[in-house]
Amino acid sequence: MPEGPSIVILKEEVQQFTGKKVISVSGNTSIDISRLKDKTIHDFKTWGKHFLICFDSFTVKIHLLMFGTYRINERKISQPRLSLGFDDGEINFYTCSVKILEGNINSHYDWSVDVMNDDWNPKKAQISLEKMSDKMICDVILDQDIFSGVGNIIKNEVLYRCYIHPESIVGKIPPEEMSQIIAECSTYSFEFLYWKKKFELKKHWEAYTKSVCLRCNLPFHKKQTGERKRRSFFCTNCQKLYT
DNA sequence: AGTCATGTTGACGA
DNA sequence: CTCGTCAACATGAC
Repeated sequence: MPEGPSIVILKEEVQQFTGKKVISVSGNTSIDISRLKDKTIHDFKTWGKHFLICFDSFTVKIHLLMFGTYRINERKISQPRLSLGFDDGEINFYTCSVKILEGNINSHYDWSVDVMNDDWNPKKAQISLEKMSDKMICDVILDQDIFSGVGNIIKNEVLYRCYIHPESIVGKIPPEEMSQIIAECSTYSFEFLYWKKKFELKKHWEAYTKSVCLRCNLPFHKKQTGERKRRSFFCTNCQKLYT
């Protein structure tokens, strides 16, 4: 379900509850959520794949992981992990991770590493990558402390667009191409957002789950790559391997 | 019908 | 203590 852009969509969908008071709380999460009752939500934020419900002195962090879902003003049959009721609606989260972050939310997150944040700082990503020069690009691109919000779909699409083999070693990729990869992580995320809103995301995949290269028509390679062993789809003819 | 995956954390052993 | 590996979570697409 979620890479960064999907969480941005979630944030947009709950805007009707900004400034609203939580009048009922329930759910099968193990953490103490009773403290949310009668509190007012002053903001919804996202940091990569984290969805943040901000109250005055603490924040509820929701992570949908692989299978998490939510419903707004609707319910599924299964029990919600967290359900927030308002005087004119409700939000229900299922099979997700729920945690509380105390104090000011800004003390918990560096917004400049989130590829969809207004404060996204590509220069900072470049500096972080210089310290990881012996890693494979397919691993570092999924590092949430560098490219918060980027997931395995975005990884595959960005590397295909940039003509870079996923097993390329970061330190061996020319700076110009490295900059392009960094920029594309943010650019592609916004295109992902645009297409997902139109329910036509899959139609625009050029690498993820593909079996043939649309550029040269040769068969794609599918392989679990890097330390993370996540699926990579790539064309060894069009994507350059730097080792 | 069985397999597999858009993700992350924490436990455990070496 | 650190590193590496793996289980756990649990839904739905194909």
